[in-house]
Amino acid sequence: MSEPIYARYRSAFAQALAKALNSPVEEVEPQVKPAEAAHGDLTFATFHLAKAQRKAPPAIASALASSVSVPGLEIVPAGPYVNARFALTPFTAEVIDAARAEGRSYGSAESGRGKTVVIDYSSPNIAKPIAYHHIRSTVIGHSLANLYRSQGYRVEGINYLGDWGKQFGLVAAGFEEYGDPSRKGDLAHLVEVYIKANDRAEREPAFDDRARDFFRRMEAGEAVALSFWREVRESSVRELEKIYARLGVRFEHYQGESLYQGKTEAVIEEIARTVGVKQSQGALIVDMPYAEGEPPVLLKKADGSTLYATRDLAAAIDRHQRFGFDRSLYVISTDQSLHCRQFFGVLERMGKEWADRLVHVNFGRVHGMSTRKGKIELLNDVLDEARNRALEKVKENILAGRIHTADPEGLAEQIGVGAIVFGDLKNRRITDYTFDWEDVLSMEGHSGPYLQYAHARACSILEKGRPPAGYEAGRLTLPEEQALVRTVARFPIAVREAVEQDEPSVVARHLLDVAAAFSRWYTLGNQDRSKRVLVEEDDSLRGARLALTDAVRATLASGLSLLGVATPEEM
RNA sequence: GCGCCCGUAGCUCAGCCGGACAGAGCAUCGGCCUUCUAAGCCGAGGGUCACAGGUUCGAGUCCUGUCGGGCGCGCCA
Repeated sequence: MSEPIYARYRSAFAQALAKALNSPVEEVEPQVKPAEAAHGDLTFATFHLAKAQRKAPPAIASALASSVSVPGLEIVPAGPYVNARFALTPFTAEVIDAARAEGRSYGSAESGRGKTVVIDYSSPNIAKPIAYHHIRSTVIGHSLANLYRSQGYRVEGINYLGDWGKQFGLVAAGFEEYGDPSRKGDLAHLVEVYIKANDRAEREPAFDDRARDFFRRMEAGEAVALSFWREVRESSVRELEKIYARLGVRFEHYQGESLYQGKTEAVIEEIARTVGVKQSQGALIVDMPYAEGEPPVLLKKADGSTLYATRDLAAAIDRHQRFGFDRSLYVISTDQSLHCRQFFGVLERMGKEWADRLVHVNFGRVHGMSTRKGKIELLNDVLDEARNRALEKVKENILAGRIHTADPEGLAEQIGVGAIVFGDLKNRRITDYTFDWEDVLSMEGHSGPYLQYAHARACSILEKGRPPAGYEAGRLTLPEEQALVRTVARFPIAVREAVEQDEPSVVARHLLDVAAAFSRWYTLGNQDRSKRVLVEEDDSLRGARLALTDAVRATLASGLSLLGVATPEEM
């Protein structure tokens, strides 16, 4: 909750340097950087001072090092650098105590206290299946919601369902041709129908017109059309909720595009008043482009029905009125960058001073999937396969007597889903990837199960020995122990960066470092019993190691929770 | 054609606001179950950081151009 230990030392070092240099700390602080492990923990390069001081960098560094002193830091010059290393004490105890005190919320902060963030995520088009690639917006948005919440923000997560638009016309027209009336509530069947209808509409303009007309009738409020829409929407939402339950995702709001039917007229009128609108080729467009050389924003089709840009504008205005957000995130695929720039731009031209609080949190595409062509993997199927694979290993471990769970299926679900979720979050958002079964189901190396396993091992050790009330952190002198303490210390920094960049992968990557450092450490005990956590005949050492193990458990549990990955205690 | 994004080991990707020798996982090869659970650990090989200029004391990182790839560019969302 307080400032991260790591950041505290960094800023103390920066202040001492600033004082010695007689420069403002704001200038020095950005120059203090994390050092490579071999050189220490923090480093300050002196090259840029050489010209002003008319001295060689190494001379500056060594003079500086001898005039700077910070309690808890060992400061030494190394060529042109001034390096600082955290002393064994009190640093080790400070880090371990902080992690243990905060437990599963280690890394939380107050920077968002009193602020509100709206996060639009998942937001699938319904009447289409929830396919594997919908995982991206869903898990990225979910993790961002957790991350912002951890920094004290009030989070309003919105599932902005694509529940209004021509796709319903396609399903309706398709249903008349290919549908089985007894399966109107069967989403899988509707998907087949959608794919056929879409294919036909591309080849046959008359069929496309039928779809378009059906949507026009929906907007006109025709009872028959709306009743079909309602039925499809409800069965879709039911299916979606099963998936969300598996992923542990809960939205503050389900507010789809349909909510804004009937509210678009007022928005169009406001645009007309502030920016201006005009007819173009029968359609209604924003008069002034939102930017030079870019295409216009369409508000209404020639037949008078609305487009999603219109509804997005209405939704943005509505959200601002209701939540008064400080930030409003749109977790949407990068292929909609233009659309986002456009409707953000229109809001700005309308004079909405809050338009610059809207952020397109874009992410790369999953290749090898197209709903239109029917080449898709359903998310449910992928999760099932992951669970099944995990279950084999769970059964194996039960048979070998390594674990004793009463609920193998539930455990396998946690592991399988964790693999899929983490597999998506470990890469930077913007990265594209091609769907590959082996890849998404991977449970070794840099994977969710790898992290869960490290966490489970920590739990298992702590089951066999409880950390004592007091312990001597100074006993943790192994290089592997010190390396581990440092990764634990940096965790809160990673959380903060993840929020600053709207990038959950920063936390994901850092957790891999924590788990790797922990695995390396506890594996030492395989060969050398004196390096076990539960070392015999040295209560003081064992106590310190247990405390460190507990800090690691807290770090992994916190990080995995922030990512939306389960933290089983054995596996 | 115009706009946005990307181009780092065989494959998938990290690389912070430019700074000390370019890292990890997978795959390959070789070790470690007399293990606090081997979903683990250790070691080896493997890279002109697409290419060419520029800025800088210093560029994988910033700027320009070229090439290659992805996406987008009016009545789908």
